Amino acid sequence: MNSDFVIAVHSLVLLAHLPEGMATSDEIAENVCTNPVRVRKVMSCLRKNGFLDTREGSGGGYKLCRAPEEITLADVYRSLAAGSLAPNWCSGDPKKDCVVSSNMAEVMAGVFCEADRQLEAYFERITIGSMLSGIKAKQQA
Amino acid sequence: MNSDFVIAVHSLVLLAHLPEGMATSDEIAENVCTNPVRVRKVMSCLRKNGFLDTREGSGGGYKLCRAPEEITLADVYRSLAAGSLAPNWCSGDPKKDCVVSSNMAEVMAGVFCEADRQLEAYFERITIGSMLSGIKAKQQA
DNA sequence: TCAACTGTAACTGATAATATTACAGTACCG
DNA sequence: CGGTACTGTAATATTATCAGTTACAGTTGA
Repeated sequence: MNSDFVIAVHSLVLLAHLPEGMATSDEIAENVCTNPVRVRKVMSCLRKNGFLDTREGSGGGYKLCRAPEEITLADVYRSLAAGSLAPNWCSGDPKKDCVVSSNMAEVMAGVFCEADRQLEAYFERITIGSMLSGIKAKQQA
Repeated sequence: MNSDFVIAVHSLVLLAHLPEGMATSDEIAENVCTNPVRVRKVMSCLRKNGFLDTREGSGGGYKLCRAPEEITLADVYRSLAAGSLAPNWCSGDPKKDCVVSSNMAEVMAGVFCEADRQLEAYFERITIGSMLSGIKAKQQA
Protein backbone atom coordinates (compact mmCIF):
# COMPACT_ATOMS: atom_id res chain seq x y z
CA MET A 1 0.00 0.00 0.00
CA ASN A 2 1.22 3.50 -0.60
CA SER A 3 1.76 5.66 2.43
CA ASP A 4 -0.97 8.25 1.98
CA PHE A 5 -2.76 6.46 4.82
CA VAL A 6 0.23 6.93 7.12
CA ILE A 7 0.54 10.58 6.20
CA ALA A 8 -3.16 11.15 6.83
CA VAL A 9 -3.10 9.51 10.25
CA HIS A 10 0.05 11.33 11.27
CA SER A 11 -1.41 14.66 10.17
CA LEU A 12 -4.66 14.13 12.01
CA VAL A 13 -2.87 13.11 15.20
CA LEU A 14 -0.68 16.18 14.87
CA LEU A 15 -3.66 18.49 14.44
CA ALA A 16 -5.33 16.88 17.43
CA HIS A 17 -2.20 17.50 19.45
CA LEU A 18 -1.69 21.16 18.57
CA PRO A 19 -3.31 23.65 20.97
CA GLU A 20 -5.07 25.51 18.13
CA GLY A 21 -5.86 22.30 16.27
CA MET A 22 -4.50 24.01 13.19
CA ALA A 23 -1.44 23.93 10.93
CA THR A 24 -0.29 24.76 7.41
CA SER A 25 0.84 22.21 4.83
CA ASP A 26 4.42 23.37 5.32
CA GLU A 27 4.30 22.76 9.05
CA ILE A 28 2.67 19.37 8.64
CA ALA A 29 5.10 18.32 5.90
CA GLU A 30 8.04 19.26 8.11
CA ASN A 31 6.62 17.22 10.97
CA VAL A 32 5.73 14.19 8.85
CA CYS A 33 8.94 14.39 6.83
CA THR A 34 7.61 14.79 3.34
CA ASN A 35 6.82 17.64 0.95
CA PRO A 36 3.97 20.15 1.28
CA VAL A 37 2.40 19.27 -2.06
CA ARG A 38 1.86 15.72 -0.99
CA VAL A 39 0.39 16.83 2.32
CA ARG A 40 -2.03 19.13 0.53
CA LYS A 41 -3.18 16.31 -1.71
CA VAL A 42 -3.90 14.05 1.25
CA MET A 43 -5.51 16.86 3.25
CA SER A 44 -7.67 17.77 0.32
CA CYS A 45 -9.06 14.27 0.38
CA LEU A 46 -9.61 14.36 4.13
CA ARG A 47 -11.51 17.59 3.76
CA LYS A 48 -13.78 16.10 1.09
CA ASN A 49 -14.55 13.33 3.58
CA GLY A 50 -15.41 15.81 6.30
CA PHE A 51 -12.58 15.31 8.78
CA LEU A 52 -11.17 18.82 8.56
CA ASP A 53 -11.77 22.31 7.24
CA THR A 54 -9.30 24.20 5.14
CA ARG A 55 -8.83 27.94 4.96
CA GLU A 56 -7.08 29.30 1.94
CA GLY A 57 -5.19 32.58 1.88
CA SER A 58 -2.96 34.22 4.41
CA GLY A 59 -3.28 32.81 7.91
CA GLY A 60 -4.98 29.76 6.46
CA GLY A 61 -4.25 26.07 6.89
CA TYR A 62 -5.99 22.92 8.05
CA LYS A 63 -8.15 22.47 11.11
CA LEU A 64 -9.79 19.39 12.57
CA CYS A 65 -13.56 19.63 12.50
CA ARG A 66 -14.40 16.44 14.40
CA ALA A 67 -13.41 15.14 17.81
CA PRO A 68 -10.24 13.00 17.63
CA GLU A 69 -12.04 10.21 19.49
CA GLU A 70 -14.68 10.07 16.77
CA ILE A 71 -12.29 9.57 13.86
CA THR A 72 -11.30 5.94 13.47
CA LEU A 73 -8.45 4.64 11.35
CA ALA A 74 -11.12 2.77 9.40
CA ASP A 75 -12.60 6.12 8.35
CA VAL A 76 -9.21 7.21 7.12
CA TYR A 77 -8.53 3.85 5.48
CA ARG A 78 -11.80 3.96 3.59
CA SER A 79 -11.10 7.51 2.46
CA LEU A 80 -7.80 6.82 0.82
CA ALA A 81 -6.54 3.28 0.90
CA ALA A 82 -9.51 0.94 0.63
CA GLY A 83 -8.84 -2.23 -1.35
CA SER A 84 -5.11 -1.71 -1.19
CA LEU A 85 -4.50 -5.17 0.21
CA ALA A 86 -4.74 -7.18 -2.97
CA PRO A 87 -1.72 -7.13 -5.27
CA ASN A 88 -2.60 -5.63 -8.62
CA TRP A 89 -1.33 -8.71 -10.34
CA CYS A 90 -3.79 -11.44 -11.27
CA SER A 91 -2.96 -15.10 -11.61
CA GLY A 92 -4.64 -17.51 -13.99
CA ASP A 93 -6.63 -16.89 -17.14
CA PRO A 94 -10.44 -17.14 -17.47
CA LYS A 95 -10.07 -18.38 -21.03
CA LYS A 96 -8.08 -21.46 -20.08
CA ASP A 97 -9.66 -24.90 -19.93
CA CYS A 98 -8.26 -25.77 -16.52
CA VAL A 99 -10.76 -25.22 -13.72
CA VAL A 100 -8.10 -23.86 -11.43
CA SER A 101 -6.58 -21.40 -13.87
CA SER A 102 -9.89 -20.12 -15.13
CA ASN A 103 -11.41 -19.50 -11.71
CA MET A 104 -8.47 -18.55 -9.55
CA ALA A 105 -8.61 -14.79 -10.16
CA GLU A 106 -12.21 -14.57 -9.01
CA VAL A 107 -11.75 -16.76 -5.95
CA MET A 108 -8.58 -14.94 -4.97
CA ALA A 109 -10.34 -11.59 -5.33
CA GLY A 110 -12.95 -12.86 -2.89
CA VAL A 111 -10.29 -13.82 -0.38
CA PHE A 112 -8.68 -10.40 -0.53
CA CYS A 113 -11.99 -8.60 -0.42
CA GLU A 114 -12.88 -10.30 2.85
CA ALA A 115 -9.35 -9.71 4.15
CA ASP A 116 -9.88 -6.04 3.47
CA ARG A 117 -13.05 -6.13 5.54
CA GLN A 118 -11.19 -7.78 8.40
CA LEU A 119 -8.52 -5.14 8.25
CA GLU A 120 -11.14 -2.42 8.25
CA ALA A 121 -12.80 -3.97 11.29
CA TYR A 122 -9.50 -3.85 13.13
CA PHE A 123 -8.95 -0.21 12.17
CA GLU A 124 -12.43 0.53 13.43
CA ARG A 125 -11.13 -0.04 16.95
CA ILE A 126 -8.38 2.59 16.76
CA THR A 127 -9.08 6.32 16.83
CA ILE A 128 -6.95 9.39 16.24
CA GLY A 129 -7.58 10.19 19.89
CA SER A 130 -6.35 6.82 21.12
CA MET A 131 -3.22 7.08 19.02
CA LEU A 132 -2.46 10.49 20.49
CA SER A 133 -2.95 9.10 24.00
CA GLY A 134 -0.64 6.23 23.17
CA ILE A 135 2.04 8.63 22.04
CA LYS A 136 1.73 10.80 25.10
CA ALA A 137 1.91 7.75 27.36
CA LYS A 138 5.10 6.70 25.60
CA GLN A 139 6.70 10.03 26.36
CA GLN A 140 6.18 9.72 30.09
CA ALA A 141 7.75 6.26 30.24
CA MET B 1 2.21 -6.65 -1.24
CA ASN B 2 3.94 -8.36 -4.14
CA SER B 3 2.23 -11.29 -5.76
CA ASP B 4 4.50 -14.14 -4.70
CA PHE B 5 1.79 -15.04 -2.22
CA VAL B 6 -0.80 -15.29 -5.00
CA ILE B 7 1.50 -17.41 -7.13
CA ALA B 8 2.24 -19.73 -4.22
CA VAL B 9 -1.44 -20.24 -3.39
CA HIS B 10 -2.37 -20.79 -7.01
CA SER B 11 0.43 -23.30 -7.46
CA LEU B 12 -0.50 -25.24 -4.36
CA VAL B 13 -4.17 -25.38 -5.35
CA LEU B 14 -3.14 -26.55 -8.80
CA LEU B 15 -0.94 -29.31 -7.40
CA ALA B 16 -3.77 -30.36 -5.09
CA HIS B 17 -6.06 -30.54 -8.09
CA LEU B 18 -3.85 -32.58 -10.38
CA PRO B 19 -4.35 -36.36 -10.19
CA GLU B 20 -0.63 -37.04 -9.66
CA GLY B 21 -0.23 -34.01 -7.37
CA MET B 22 2.78 -33.12 -9.47
CA ALA B 23 3.86 -30.59 -12.11
CA THR B 24 6.93 -28.90 -13.57
CA SER B 25 7.71 -25.20 -13.29
CA ASP B 26 6.82 -24.79 -16.96
CA GLU B 27 3.40 -26.31 -16.49
CA ILE B 28 2.69 -24.27 -13.39
CA ALA B 29 3.91 -21.05 -15.00
CA GLU B 30 1.64 -21.66 -17.97
CA ASN B 31 -1.33 -22.20 -15.67
CA VAL B 32 -0.60 -19.25 -13.40
CA CYS B 33 0.34 -16.98 -16.31
CA THR B 34 3.87 -16.06 -15.42
CA ASN B 35 7.37 -17.29 -16.19
CA PRO B 36 8.98 -20.52 -14.98
CA VAL B 37 11.88 -18.79 -13.24
CA ARG B 38 9.54 -16.94 -10.97
CA VAL B 39 7.61 -20.09 -10.21
CA ARG B 40 10.80 -21.92 -9.32
CA LYS B 41 11.78 -19.13 -6.95
CA VAL B 42 8.46 -19.31 -5.14
CA MET B 43 8.43 -23.11 -5.14
CA SER B 44 11.93 -23.21 -3.77
CA CYS B 45 10.71 -21.23 -0.79
CA LEU B 46 7.68 -23.48 -0.31
CA ARG B 47 9.96 -26.49 -0.30
CA LYS B 48 12.17 -24.97 2.36
CA ASN B 49 9.05 -24.54 4.46
CA GLY B 50 8.05 -28.14 3.99
CA PHE B 51 4.93 -27.85 1.84
CA LEU B 52 6.27 -29.73 -1.15
CA ASP B 53 9.10 -31.87 -2.42
CA THR B 54 11.08 -31.12 -5.53
CA ARG B 55 12.74 -33.62 -7.81
CA GLU B 56 15.47 -32.29 -10.05
CA GLY B 57 16.46 -33.85 -13.31
CA SER B 58 14.44 -35.47 -16.05
CA GLY B 59 10.90 -36.35 -15.06
CA GLY B 60 11.23 -34.08 -12.04
CA GLY B 61 9.02 -31.28 -10.81
CA TYR B 62 7.12 -30.30 -7.71
CA LYS B 63 4.88 -32.46 -5.59
CA LEU B 64 2.72 -31.64 -2.59
CA CYS B 65 3.90 -33.38 0.53
CA ARG B 66 1.11 -32.38 2.89
CA ALA B 67 -2.65 -32.73 2.75
CA PRO B 68 -4.30 -29.69 1.11
CA GLU B 69 -6.62 -29.36 4.10
CA GLU B 70 -3.65 -28.99 6.39
CA ILE B 71 -2.03 -26.10 4.57
CA THR B 72 -3.54 -22.78 5.54
CA LEU B 73 -3.07 -19.50 3.72
CA ALA B 74 -1.49 -18.26 6.94
CA ASP B 75 1.27 -20.84 6.51
CA VAL B 76 1.89 -19.55 3.02
CA TYR B 77 1.66 -15.94 4.11
CA ARG B 78 4.20 -16.45 6.86
CA SER B 79 6.54 -18.19 4.45
CA LEU B 80 6.75 -15.45 1.89
CA ALA B 81 4.81 -12.32 2.64
CA ALA B 82 4.82 -11.74 6.39
CA GLY B 83 4.93 -8.09 7.43
CA SER B 84 4.01 -6.94 3.95
CA LEU B 85 1.11 -4.86 5.22
CA ALA B 86 3.03 -1.84 6.41
CA PRO B 87 4.22 0.57 3.76
CA ASN B 88 7.98 0.78 3.74
CA TRP B 89 7.76 4.48 4.17
CA CYS B 90 8.09 5.91 7.66
CA SER B 91 6.59 9.17 8.80
CA GLY B 92 8.08 11.44 11.44
CA ASP B 93 11.60 11.70 12.76
CA PRO B 94 12.80 10.39 16.17
CA LYS B 95 15.24 13.27 16.43
CA LYS B 96 12.57 15.96 16.34
CA ASP B 97 11.40 17.76 19.45
CA CYS B 98 7.70 17.28 18.74
CA VAL B 99 6.20 14.34 20.65
CA VAL B 100 4.09 13.36 17.70
CA SER B 101 6.83 13.42 15.10
CA SER B 102 9.36 11.65 17.27
CA ASN B 103 7.09 8.79 18.30
CA MET B 104 4.82 8.29 15.33
CA ALA B 105 7.00 5.76 13.52
CA GLU B 106 7.08 3.44 16.50
CA VAL B 107 3.38 3.73 17.29
CA MET B 108 2.46 3.25 13.63
CA ALA B 109 4.68 0.18 13.43
CA GLY B 110 2.75 -1.25 16.36
CA VAL B 111 -0.54 -0.64 14.61
CA PHE B 112 0.62 -2.41 11.47
CA CYS B 113 2.19 -5.24 13.40
CA GLU B 114 -1.12 -6.03 15.06
CA ALA B 115 -2.92 -5.59 11.74
CA ASP B 116 -0.60 -8.20 10.32
CA ARG B 117 -1.58 -10.57 13.11
CA GLN B 118 -5.25 -9.98 12.37
CA LEU B 119 -4.69 -10.72 8.72
CA GLU B 120 -2.80 -13.87 9.60
CA ALA B 121 -5.64 -14.98 11.84
CA TYR B 122 -8.05 -14.58 8.94
CA PHE B 123 -5.80 -16.54 6.61
CA GLU B 124 -5.60 -19.24 9.25
CA ARG B 125 -9.21 -20.07 8.47
CA ILE B 126 -8.62 -20.72 4.77
CA THR B 127 -6.86 -23.83 3.48
CA ILE B 128 -5.58 -24.90 0.08
CA GLY B 129 -8.19 -27.64 0.25
CA SER B 130 -11.03 -25.24 0.92
CA MET B 131 -9.99 -23.01 -1.94
CA LEU B 132 -9.96 -25.96 -4.29
CA SER B 133 -13.44 -26.95 -3.13
CA GLY B 134 -14.62 -23.39 -3.67
CA ILE B 135 -13.32 -23.44 -7.21
CA LYS B 136 -14.93 -26.77 -8.02
CA ALA B 137 -18.23 -25.57 -6.59
CA LYS B 138 -18.04 -22.51 -8.82
CA GLN B 139 -17.66 -24.70 -11.88
CA GLN B 140 -20.86 -26.59 -11.22
CA ALA B 141 -22.91 -23.43 -10.81
C1' DT C 1 25.91 -39.00 -22.78
C1' DC C 2 21.83 -36.70 -23.88
C1' DA C 3 17.53 -34.55 -22.66
C1' DA C 4 14.64 -32.74 -19.16
C1' DC C 5 14.43 -30.94 -15.17
C1' DT C 6 15.57 -27.45 -10.76
C1' DG C 7 18.40 -23.52 -8.54
C1' DT C 8 20.21 -19.01 -8.98
C1' DA C 9 22.33 -14.89 -10.49
C1' DA C 10 22.47 -11.02 -13.53
C1' DC C 11 20.29 -8.02 -16.48
C1' DT C 12 16.34 -5.42 -18.71
C1' DG C 13 12.04 -3.22 -19.00
C1' DA C 14 7.68 -1.68 -16.98
C1' DT C 15 5.11 0.31 -13.45
C1' DA C 16 4.24 2.61 -9.21
C1' DA C 17 5.72 5.71 -5.41
C1' DT C 18 7.66 9.91 -4.15
C1' DA C 19 9.59 14.51 -4.79
C1' DT C 20 9.98 18.81 -7.35
C1' DT C 21 8.59 22.70 -10.01
C1' DA C 22 5.28 25.80 -11.51
C1' DC C 23 1.37 28.50 -11.37
C1' DA C 24 -3.60 29.74 -10.79
C1' DG C 25 -6.96 30.87 -7.18
C1' DT C 26 -8.20 32.77 -2.57
C1' DA C 27 -8.11 35.43 1.63
C1' DC C 28 -6.24 38.52 4.95
C1' DC C 29 -3.90 42.87 6.01
C1' DG C 30 -1.64 47.00 5.30
C1' DC D 1 -6.18 48.38 -3.97
C1' DG D 2 -1.45 45.48 -3.89
C1' DG D 3 1.38 42.38 -1.52
C1' DT D 4 1.97 38.32 1.14
C1' DA D 5 0.73 33.84 2.76
C1' DC D 6 -1.78 30.39 2.00
C1' DT D 7 -4.43 26.07 -0.73
C1' DG D 8 -5.39 23.33 -5.18
C1' DT D 9 -3.68 20.95 -8.90
C1' DA D 10 -1.15 19.73 -13.07
C1' DA D 11 3.11 18.43 -15.15
C1' DT D 12 7.46 16.66 -14.76
C1' DA D 13 11.43 14.31 -12.86
C1' DT D 14 13.38 10.89 -9.92
C1' DT D 15 13.72 6.83 -7.60
C1' DA D 16 12.30 2.25 -5.99
C1' DT D 17 9.93 -1.95 -6.72
C1' DC D 18 8.00 -5.57 -9.51
C1' DA D 19 8.05 -8.66 -13.18
C1' DG D 20 10.13 -10.88 -17.21
C1' DT D 21 14.25 -12.60 -19.67
C1' DT D 22 18.57 -14.68 -20.47
C1' DA D 23 22.16 -17.53 -19.09
C1' DC D 24 24.23 -21.25 -17.03
C1' DA D 25 25.62 -24.63 -13.40
C1' DG D 26 23.94 -28.72 -11.05
C1' DT D 27 20.96 -33.01 -10.93
C1' DT D 28 18.61 -37.08 -12.49
C1' DG D 29 16.72 -40.63 -15.38
C1' DA D 30 16.72 -43.11 -19.75
